[in-house]
Amino acid sequence: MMPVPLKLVKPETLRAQVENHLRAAIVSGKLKPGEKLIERELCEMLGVSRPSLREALRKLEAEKLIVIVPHRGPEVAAMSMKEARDLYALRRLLESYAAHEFARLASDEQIKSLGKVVKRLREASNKKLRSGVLQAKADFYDVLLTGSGNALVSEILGGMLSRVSLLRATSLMLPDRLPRSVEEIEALQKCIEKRDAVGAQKISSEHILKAEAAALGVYEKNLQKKNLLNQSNP
Amino acid sequence: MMPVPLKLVKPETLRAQVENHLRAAIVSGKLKPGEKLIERELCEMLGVSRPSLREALRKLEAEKLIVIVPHRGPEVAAMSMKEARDLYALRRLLESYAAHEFARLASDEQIKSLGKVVKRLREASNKKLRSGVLQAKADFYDVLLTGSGNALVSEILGGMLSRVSLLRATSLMLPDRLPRSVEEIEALQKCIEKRDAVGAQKISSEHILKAEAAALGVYEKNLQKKNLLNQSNP
DNA sequence: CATTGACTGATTGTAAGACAAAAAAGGTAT
DNA sequence: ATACCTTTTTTGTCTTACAATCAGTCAATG
Repeated sequence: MMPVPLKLVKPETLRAQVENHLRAAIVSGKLKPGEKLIERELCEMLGVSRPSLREALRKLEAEKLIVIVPHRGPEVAAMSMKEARDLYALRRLLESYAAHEFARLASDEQIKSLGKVVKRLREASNKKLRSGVLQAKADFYDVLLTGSGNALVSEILGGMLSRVSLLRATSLMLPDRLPRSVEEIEALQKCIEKRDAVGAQKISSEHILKAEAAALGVYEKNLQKKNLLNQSNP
Repeated sequence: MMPVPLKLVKPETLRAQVENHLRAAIVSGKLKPGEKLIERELCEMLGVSRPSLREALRKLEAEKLIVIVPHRGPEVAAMSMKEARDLYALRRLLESYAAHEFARLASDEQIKSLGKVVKRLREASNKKLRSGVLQAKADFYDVLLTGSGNALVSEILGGMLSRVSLLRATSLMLPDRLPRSVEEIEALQKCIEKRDAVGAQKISSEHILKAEAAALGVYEKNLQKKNLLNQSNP
């Protein structure tokens, strides 16, 4: 008999909710990189006690979404150009590996799922639906990572993608980059359909390289702008 | 276990000391995989309060060195065969990348350092000095990761190596595997000396593949033995 | 005899209050 | 304006407390 997961969904522990809430706020940009966080304020805001909050902060610190300097408190992580480049280099390595493994051992259904998601991505892109693009992109990664068969890689890559959002300059958010990005993803999907693992790895790697060039170009300008502002408005 | 109060040193925060102490205990095997940890006991043992301890536990949980099931408490992480294989697959990918990058952009001094460390490893291996081998191996990784130029990769790979020690069956700890392992590392070092990045990547990748085969073979037997014991002695 | 079910004790989850220590902020004197 | 000192804020840590949940026990039931 199939195990039927009863919907006894017990509410998560409080600290897990706090953790998720803060993570979402950081990834979505409601809390901005470099912003200082104050424990007392967060406690009042979320209606939880300091121990619960602090435990959640430790988890986010381990994920590198926030930085905690002893005696100075937590702030939302900000990335230097070097860190951003390192992040993309690693992402390229892992994501192209995931593509390789997906092409090699995903089930036929998983490959079909990928096709559907890519189609949705294309449609959202044509309609210039920002939210639709982001959702389709998230789903794309979900299918890809699940089907790649290495839970560890999925997990680390997932964490890295959340940090990529700290850049606030993803290739899929740059209007003139989006169409080409979607084309590349379609090419990747076709390659996977043919079970061409090596080809998929190569396309994925090149795709991320291009995305990096586009994203980091914008990010560098943002950083410079911010530095100028900080000099005049400290 | 005997109480080990740690209160004297103050460069780090207390929770960081707790974290390091526990991490060392897990990595060194003083705390064994699957062992249940009880907050109160750990507090008394280390002489710290529950909040400090719990914050440290969250960090270790994020590192996957312990697992915390809500309302059941923390225990030292134990790895399934699948997880172990995933771990080695990822390690192979990252470590061979690090070798590639080291060969490509390490400074001449860093390459010299690597040569010295490998020499020490060879000597310790010849003398069958277990502690010397482990120390040289740790230093080897330190030089390699630092010189590879990607701090993110270093960090993630470092975390993975600490999890590899959860297996308690590293290739360098298997007597009949050690000599060959050292030879492979020497070959890698020579390749790096010649600045042959692609060759270094290949050797490193193959080296880890062999180490994996040796280590996981032993680990599988250990797992089966443990399962048998658990069936008779619940 | 095995299964069920309720009870008890242990352990974790969460809160609140307190205080020392460090950092940040602000003001004063040079 | 700079350097120094005081005040205020914020974090680091401990203590105590209690509710929620889990694990093991043991009797009742079929």
